[in-house]
Amino acid sequence: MKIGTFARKFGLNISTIRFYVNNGLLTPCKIGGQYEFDEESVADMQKILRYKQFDFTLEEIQLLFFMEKASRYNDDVVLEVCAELLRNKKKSLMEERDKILKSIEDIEREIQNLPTSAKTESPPSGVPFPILPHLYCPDCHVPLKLDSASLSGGSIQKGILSCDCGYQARIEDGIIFTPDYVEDTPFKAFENVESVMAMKDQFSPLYRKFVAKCYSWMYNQITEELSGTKYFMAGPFTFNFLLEFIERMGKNHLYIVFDPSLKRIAKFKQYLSVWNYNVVYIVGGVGRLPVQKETIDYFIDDYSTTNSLFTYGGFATDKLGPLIKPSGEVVGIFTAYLQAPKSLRNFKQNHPNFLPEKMTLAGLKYQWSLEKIDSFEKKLIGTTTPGEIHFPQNELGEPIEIYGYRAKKQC
Amino acid sequence: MKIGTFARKFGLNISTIRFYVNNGLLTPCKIGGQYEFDEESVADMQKILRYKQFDFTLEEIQLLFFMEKASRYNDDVVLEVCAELLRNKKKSLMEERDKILKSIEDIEREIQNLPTSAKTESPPSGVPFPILPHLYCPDCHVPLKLDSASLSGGSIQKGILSCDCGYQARIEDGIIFTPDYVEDTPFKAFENVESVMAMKDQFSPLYRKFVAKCYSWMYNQITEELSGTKYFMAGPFTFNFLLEFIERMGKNHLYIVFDPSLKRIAKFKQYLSVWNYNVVYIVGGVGRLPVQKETIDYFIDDYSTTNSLFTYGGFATDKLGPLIKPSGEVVGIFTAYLQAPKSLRNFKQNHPNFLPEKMTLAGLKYQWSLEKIDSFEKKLIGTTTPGEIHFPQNELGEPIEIYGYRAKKQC
DNA sequence: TTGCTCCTCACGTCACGTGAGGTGGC
DNA sequence: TTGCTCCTCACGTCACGTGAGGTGGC
Repeated sequence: MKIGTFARKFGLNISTIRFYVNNGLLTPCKIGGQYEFDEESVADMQKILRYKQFDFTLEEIQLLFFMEKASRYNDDVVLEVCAELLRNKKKSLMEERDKILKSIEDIEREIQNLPTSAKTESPPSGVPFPILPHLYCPDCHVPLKLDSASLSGGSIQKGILSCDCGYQARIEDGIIFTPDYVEDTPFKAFENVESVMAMKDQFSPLYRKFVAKCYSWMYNQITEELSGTKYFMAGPFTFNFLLEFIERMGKNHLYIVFDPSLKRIAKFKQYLSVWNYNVVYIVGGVGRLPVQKETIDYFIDDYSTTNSLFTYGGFATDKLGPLIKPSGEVVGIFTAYLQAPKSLRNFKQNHPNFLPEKMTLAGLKYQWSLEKIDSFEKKLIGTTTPGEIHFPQNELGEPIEIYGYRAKKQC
Repeated sequence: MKIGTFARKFGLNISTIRFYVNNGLLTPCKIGGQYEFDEESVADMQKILRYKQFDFTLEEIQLLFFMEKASRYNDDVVLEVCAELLRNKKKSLMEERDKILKSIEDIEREIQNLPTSAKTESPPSGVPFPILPHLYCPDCHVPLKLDSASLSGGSIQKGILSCDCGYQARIEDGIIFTPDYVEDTPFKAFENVESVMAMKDQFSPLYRKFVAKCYSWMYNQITEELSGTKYFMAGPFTFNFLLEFIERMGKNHLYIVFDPSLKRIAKFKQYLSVWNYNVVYIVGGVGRLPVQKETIDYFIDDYSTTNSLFTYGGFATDKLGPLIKPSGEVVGIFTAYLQAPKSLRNFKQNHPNFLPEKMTLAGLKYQWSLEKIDSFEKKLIGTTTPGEIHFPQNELGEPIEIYGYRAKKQC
């Protein structure tokens, strides 16, 4: 019978059969350039499957075959070697069994110990006091006044922030609501975009690996010279870096996070609420953030540039730059599509405002430099393989480079 | 702590730790170009080991870490995904357990069913009749006379073969003893050289694979045009090809095997004795085989050339050629040391008569052509990798080519 | 003619291990 | 100064799976 029939007979892939032939485990004859499998091959295949079931490697199976066929067990030396092989394999199977039995016990306990449902009632964390002197009118650049405030647990739960010009923001459930906030996220690239689960379905393992490596690089860039109390800012869209690393950065810093969407800010607050870090949650657009100029020590561009470019056709360096202190820094992640022009164009279908030509690291460097944020450094974290698709828009065969970058504001 | 200390703490290889770091499972910081592992890394490593025990892939562990660190289980979506992952893993662990339990049962039965010792008393197979008219004096080239013969089971067990010139050979236990036989093998490259086990200790897996592939190729060359009753000859030194393939070649052929050493011929007879093929066993040197000229249809050079070159500094094409019929063929295996000059020279230490310059396929082709055996074809079966050592004499870094070859005697 | 199967060869996968070639601290 | 540890980068392992590019029979 031919290779296809033979493979189907055993429910195996043709390439598996071919592999066994190439390694001398099966010895079909060749008729007209095609393999022909006979009853002997069937018997050999059955033996292979039995030995594989015993966890023999193909190399060991080949040795067994050789001894069996050449000596027909008619030699005490050969018999002893075979018996020894089988006894050893039995021993390791039994060890494997014991390990698995223990693992099953352990995993059962692990399942039992999982919380049955999230503790959604978060402790009442509010706007921490130290940010108060830095809450400024985005138009007049003067401090905002706070009225009708409720305080609990050492922070502000509720209140009205206002300026004489008429600008008004309110604090509710410890979140600052600016006038231009929205309920839901405008950028629906993923389902479940508010949960960290967005990563699971959409990002490929390789891409996740690169992101993890980049985060690690970013963390090292930041902590190189970290001392005292610093002001961190992150947003919009993604806060995974902070979620993963805030515990190691410590509680004495102040973290300001913002996003246009209430849903996402609320989810982020929920995640972080287990501990009480000094976090200022602002829901609103990047254009009119009520934050004083030259407040921020570190702006963390956790994929924000990339997402903003896709959604708005640009990144608000002109709005964010002024908020950064002299000597303050920007640290971020950037996906370069220089070698992936088709993928870039595909994004236009979902994001009509998107301008592919702006999607370059050089462009971002230039934008930051307009805000006197330069000494630009980049580090190539990795390049996705051409078969990789981490967004549905990505074109097959186009590799995408993942960069870490940092830049510093002039003194 | 540094990477070495960290690895030793968990009994792991440094490269494993580095692998986890590169894949974002561990996130040590970097101080002066060196990784620094803290308590968090220790905790992460413990989690990795626990998840690995549950048979999670590193990719799944990375996902679990990500979800755990980013959400702190404070999200029902995340919790459900984690629980699902654990439940699925438990299920596959239980399936694995069942498979192993069954395998242990099966392997126990397999061990029980192994013959406890080889059935050394072989059925009394003797010299088959059809060879009688072809047993000739090697000096005078006339038929030998048979006297004092004992016959049983349709073949000759015992007798005296003689020529008027004084040449004499005897048949005992179904083996033809020529005057120049020796008790033991002169070529002690391996321990256990009489058993097929010689392969086990000395040949590397890759080399065994190539030999198996070459045998398969040789078998296909032979069976391409096999019909009627043919005379096969093989020897000296190695008969593994016949041991493996004789069952498939069939019982209607006649097989003549020879070797200088009684030990090896007796062992070979023992292996084959389970069935009764028409095999003529001759113990004696290749120089004066009592076989009529132009008798052999196929001479199988199963490593005989290579071994003879090492042992005697040459191969007896001039003695074997005449025994082959017009249109008869030679099919064989040859290891080419063209790219391995140092290895070749090393063989001189054990084999002082060895002439490295003769060890070429071109040389063999030329030798056969002197006997009018040409239409030489060769097939490269494979090349050992430079790290491969299948003989202790082989030099590290030198690749050795394994060829199948065939040639045909002119009509 | 078309569709199907077949062929070889190269390369990817997974969780590391090994080895080359080189740097930096005690 | 020496020995030790550390670094990066490339390549090997095992049992296949996948895909390119091409041939051959029904």
